[in-house]
Amino acid sequence: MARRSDHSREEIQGMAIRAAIAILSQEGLQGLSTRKVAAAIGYTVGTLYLVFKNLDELILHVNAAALDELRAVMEAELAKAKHPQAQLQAMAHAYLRFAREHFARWSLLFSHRLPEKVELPSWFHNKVRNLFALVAQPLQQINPNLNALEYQQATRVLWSSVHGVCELGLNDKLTLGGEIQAEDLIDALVKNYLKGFTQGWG
Amino acid sequence: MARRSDHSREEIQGMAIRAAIAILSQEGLQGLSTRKVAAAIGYTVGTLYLVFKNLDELILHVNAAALDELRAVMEAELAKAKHPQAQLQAMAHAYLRFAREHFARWSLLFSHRLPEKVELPSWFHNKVRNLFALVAQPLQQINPNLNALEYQQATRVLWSSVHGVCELGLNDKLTLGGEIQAEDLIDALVKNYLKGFTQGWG
DNA sequence: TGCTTATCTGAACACTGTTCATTATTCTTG
DNA sequence: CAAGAATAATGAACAGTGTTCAGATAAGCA
Repeated sequence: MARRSDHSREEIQGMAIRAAIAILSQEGLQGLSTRKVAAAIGYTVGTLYLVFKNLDELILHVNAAALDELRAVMEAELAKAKHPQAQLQAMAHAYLRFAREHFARWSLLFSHRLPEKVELPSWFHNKVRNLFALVAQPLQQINPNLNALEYQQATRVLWSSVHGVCELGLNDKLTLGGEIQAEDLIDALVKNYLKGFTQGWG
Repeated sequence: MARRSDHSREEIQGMAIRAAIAILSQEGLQGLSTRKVAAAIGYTVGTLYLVFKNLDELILHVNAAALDELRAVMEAELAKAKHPQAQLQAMAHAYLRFAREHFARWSLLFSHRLPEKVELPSWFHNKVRNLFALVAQPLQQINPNLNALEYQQATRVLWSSVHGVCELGLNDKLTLGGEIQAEDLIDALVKNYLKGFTQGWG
């Protein structure tokens, strides 16, 4: 039995989150369970419930970590590319790459739903907003004559589209022949979107 | 105990599928279980496994039914509207409406993944292909100078985008303020997509 | 009628998330 | 230093899950 105060509440939380991520990476969505996470960090289930309200809350933090990584990856692409069009292309491909490489974690980000009438905490929404902000930046450069609401709309449309292609593509729901790959669709999507966007919006 | 041959294998399958749909509609994704489906049709779990290989196979048929309904709804919109642009708008909105009204069933269509190395049957892929075919039709009218591969690509990009907006919008992952609604995003998406598409593709 | 065959059952197994009375350990106070 | 209070961790228990399969039951046939 792990000794009392060997780890603080926060340390155990961090350990559990990292263990859950490892399990997801190795065994996929179905492999994740409270007992496995507990065993992986050398505690029992009971302790997990001392530190998280329930599994949903643990998953929320696992998802938060994914959002943070996603943001780091996309921020790097934003910094690397020079023209706004290239930046958006690079970020979209980075998104697809992340979804591919961390498929279970990326899936969990969207397949996980809180029970009805339990709202996502605002700090989580903020992380999502920060991601969208990265996309809004180049859009603003390309077409500087819109108002805040229009940028918000344009950003969400573009990124939902990118997300949709990743989702259906990686989940084998596109009935793609061998000829077309998700990467090509992302490329075509961003190109076509910007063709329309450049000429105005709304 | 239900008498032998009261229902044929096919009848029991149909009953189970309808029962599962009813449970999904009333109790959501989490409410679905083999025992509940069995009880709802007056049989026990064992019988369900005589008629379906496992729960995955039952869900596959539930999803097939959803695809059929989706197709009927979109086909109706295609017939109603006159211009290809209006047809695509109407179908996109019908898709969002279906997702809203049958949220659990629509979610299951995408959240359900077969175990690794188990492929979706070809009859299922055909149903998906038929859906995409409905979208390809107006695209072909708008821009008749593309080859088959380009239509396939354009169709999948457009509908994945529509799907992505529905997915993120209905799952509360867009951090939308009260001002913007998913319907507005769908509208803007299709409009902007077609603006680019009209001028060529690829 | 008795026998075979197809149908259906439901207990059992190994798992899941979650709770909470017990126990083990540390800290504080006399 | 010893005794008591407070905290930390456990793990058995509960109700649920998907899945299997020996055995019970009913129908068809000789």
